[in-house]
Amino acid sequence: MASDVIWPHGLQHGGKRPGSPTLVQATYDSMREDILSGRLQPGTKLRAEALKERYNVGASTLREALNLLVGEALVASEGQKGFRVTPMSEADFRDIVRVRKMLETQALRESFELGDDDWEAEVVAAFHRLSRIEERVSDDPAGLSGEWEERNRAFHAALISACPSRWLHHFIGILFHQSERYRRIAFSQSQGPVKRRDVHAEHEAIYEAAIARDVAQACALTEQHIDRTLSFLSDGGAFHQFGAQ
Amino acid sequence: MASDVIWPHGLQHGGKRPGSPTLVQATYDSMREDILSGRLQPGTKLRAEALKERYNVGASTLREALNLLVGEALVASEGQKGFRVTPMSEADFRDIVRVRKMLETQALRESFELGDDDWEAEVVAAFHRLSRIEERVSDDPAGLSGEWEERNRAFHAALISACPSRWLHHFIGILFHQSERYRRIAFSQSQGPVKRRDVHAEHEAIYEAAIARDVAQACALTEQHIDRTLSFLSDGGAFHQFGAQ
DNA sequence: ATTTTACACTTTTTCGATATTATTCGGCCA
DNA sequence: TGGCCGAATAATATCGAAAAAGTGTAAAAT
Repeated sequence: MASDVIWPHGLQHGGKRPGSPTLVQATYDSMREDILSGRLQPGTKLRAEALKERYNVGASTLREALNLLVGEALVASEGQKGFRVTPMSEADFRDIVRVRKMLETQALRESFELGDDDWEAEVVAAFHRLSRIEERVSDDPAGLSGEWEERNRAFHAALISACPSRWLHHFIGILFHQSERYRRIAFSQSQGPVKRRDVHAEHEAIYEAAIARDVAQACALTEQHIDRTLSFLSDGGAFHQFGAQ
Repeated sequence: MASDVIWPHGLQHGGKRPGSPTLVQATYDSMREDILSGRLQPGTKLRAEALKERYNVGASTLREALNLLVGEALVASEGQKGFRVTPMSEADFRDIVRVRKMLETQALRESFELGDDDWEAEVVAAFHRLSRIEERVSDDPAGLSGEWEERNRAFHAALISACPSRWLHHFIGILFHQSERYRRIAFSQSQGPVKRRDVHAEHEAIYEAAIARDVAQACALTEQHIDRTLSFLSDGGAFHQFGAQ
């Protein structure tokens, strides 16, 4: 049956695939987390020997994981010259933001149109979970950020979960991870006091528009929400680091 | 530099990547062609031994190619139970068509806005090449179809080539290949006299709208063009084969 | 008759070694 | 000095075999 198809990337499930305790998968997951977090910096050459040791795997297992990451554009393969972490640039991020706005608002429209009571309940639950951690996140930003990432992802996933388009979910998932990389790397490397941004208020506004089924409002707010990540990083001067490679 | 990044999939270059005469690439290309053409049927289990022999490669080379295809969603990986050719379904194709229309019209808008004289010249050239083969294609449909595929792809690529969004190109490329699989498989397996469809007229109309820089018209025609593939396959009863697996 | 268990067999996954290709470095010549 | 060729070195790409996991069958037990 077609519904059994395993989709390579997506926003539904949080990283782990249904049944796949293979070494390749584990390596892929660790490596992706290392790239997203910036532990493996943009543009870094990925030498086989070093990575084999780092992840405790053999040569082909490693390369398989690498090739999976190529599909998500987190790693670039360069002919016979090995792999490297996909470089980042301001232009790339602007592009991601533009396309992401388009896809996510479309998914939102379809989701609002088709979402039933169960969908609404999911959204309520996801927003609740996110709110709870956003109350506490100012106390312990470092310790809770991993969990916040997850609940933030879950909230955005819930909003569009009633959209039936597999392909929209697929592409949105890819772009979401890309954005996450920019956000996390820029955030961790920004020095000095960071101008606070009331993300929770933005989430709340989107949430209320969702419950009211106000499509236009929800789309507008979502676009702002995505845009603000860009101007936030841009204003914070986070893009300087991407100049040289 | 960011512009040196190699994008895994896309509509620009026709299959072959810049400099990559690696075995993995060759295997990936052959295998993709086999899937697109239907020689490897949807849902088929991909057994390592058989494929090693078929493509004359070792186990890890094969798996690397397989993992690359997973990124394009032409192959699905199932836990520890191997790989299989991604199944097809009418619902999936409808989804592809919907999303493709959205992305391609957006790319068209951006391309029209930014395209200069060089872009126009490219479009003219690509249309000319396509027209020439479409004149001859009724004589020898089988022999020329490969070349037609290529020129058709090139024409559509030229239309949107002035759109600067890498990500749009990336996603459009994936969906284009997916559509191609549906079209080719449905077409090759449809029996009996096929209702002829004047594809050339559709291309010509789009071409003229492009030269006139009539965005609205070009988008509308492109949507029709993409839609017609769907209704063409649907009317031809080509979807029956996707019921059972 | 149905479920359970054990076993043999098939297929996938993983590893380490080898072959191939890039890169670096030093000497040579203009 | 500066550029170019070729050997030495380093890194990647590929292979084939060993290990792990899944699958099916048939006898034993309920």
